[in-house]
Amino acid sequence: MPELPEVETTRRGIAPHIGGRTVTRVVVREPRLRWPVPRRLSAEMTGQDIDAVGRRGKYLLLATDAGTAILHLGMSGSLRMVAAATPAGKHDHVDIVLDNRKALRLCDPRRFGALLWTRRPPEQHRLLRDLGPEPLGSDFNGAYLHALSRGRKVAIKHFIMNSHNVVGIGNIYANEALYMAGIHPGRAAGRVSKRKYDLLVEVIREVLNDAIALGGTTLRDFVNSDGKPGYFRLELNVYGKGGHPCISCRTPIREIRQGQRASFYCPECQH
DNA sequence: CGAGCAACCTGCATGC
DNA sequence: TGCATGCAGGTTGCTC
Repeated sequence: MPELPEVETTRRGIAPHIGGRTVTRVVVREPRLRWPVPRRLSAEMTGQDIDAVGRRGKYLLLATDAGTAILHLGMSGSLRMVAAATPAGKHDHVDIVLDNRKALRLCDPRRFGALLWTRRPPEQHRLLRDLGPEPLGSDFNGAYLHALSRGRKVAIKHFIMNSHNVVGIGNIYANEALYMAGIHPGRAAGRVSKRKYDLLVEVIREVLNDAIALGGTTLRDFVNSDGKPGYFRLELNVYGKGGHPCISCRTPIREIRQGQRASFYCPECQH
């Protein structure tokens, strides 16, 4: 599912439709997600104006004066704007109904997503409290990653996918960024040079920004708030391309497992 | 600290 | 056609 570009695509898609509107009702059809949708969500949100649609890592934040809805799309979640009267499908968990007869509809077949509510500043919530910097922000840079990784034996791919170190980089973009930077995904994080970290940060920004510009990556079921897929899949160099020739040197892309996740890399270009 | 795995779920592709 | 298997964009939390 969604990594940062898909979540940001979703945020940009829904913000103009829900920002400034008033919630008239919240319909929870199926509260079972990663954690149950809180019973009090409807009472807390109804009547509130949505002041802002923010994002922290892969979490979407719907801010109101009374509190903030914290929304995560998990592996298979998507948000769409629908006419409030549109019949719900099988995996449509929640509708946040607005004062213009439209609704923000959360669909999540695999139920790895979440919809929570907090009255406190969301950055204090336990899910957000310990998150690392935003990859597109200025406090994410080569010096930061280099300093953080000294002495660490963990594989660089795990290191950049760990949200304590930096948020928003999932399996697709981790593979792509390491390919672009010429770093082997299994290399120990503590054995990557400052120069390579500078380059890695640069290509992470590039790949995320390019993916956002194309509406994210649709492998199977990601759709934006209009129900349309993202087109960054066409730009992928290594992810899902085991056996295909490297676009740079023609060596077949190798597929390995790191943990339980697939990694793809060029054995000639990445060290 | 780090490696590994189990958990939370459904859907789809593949192979027999 | 049916059934079993394995895999998928994420994250938490446990054990060793």
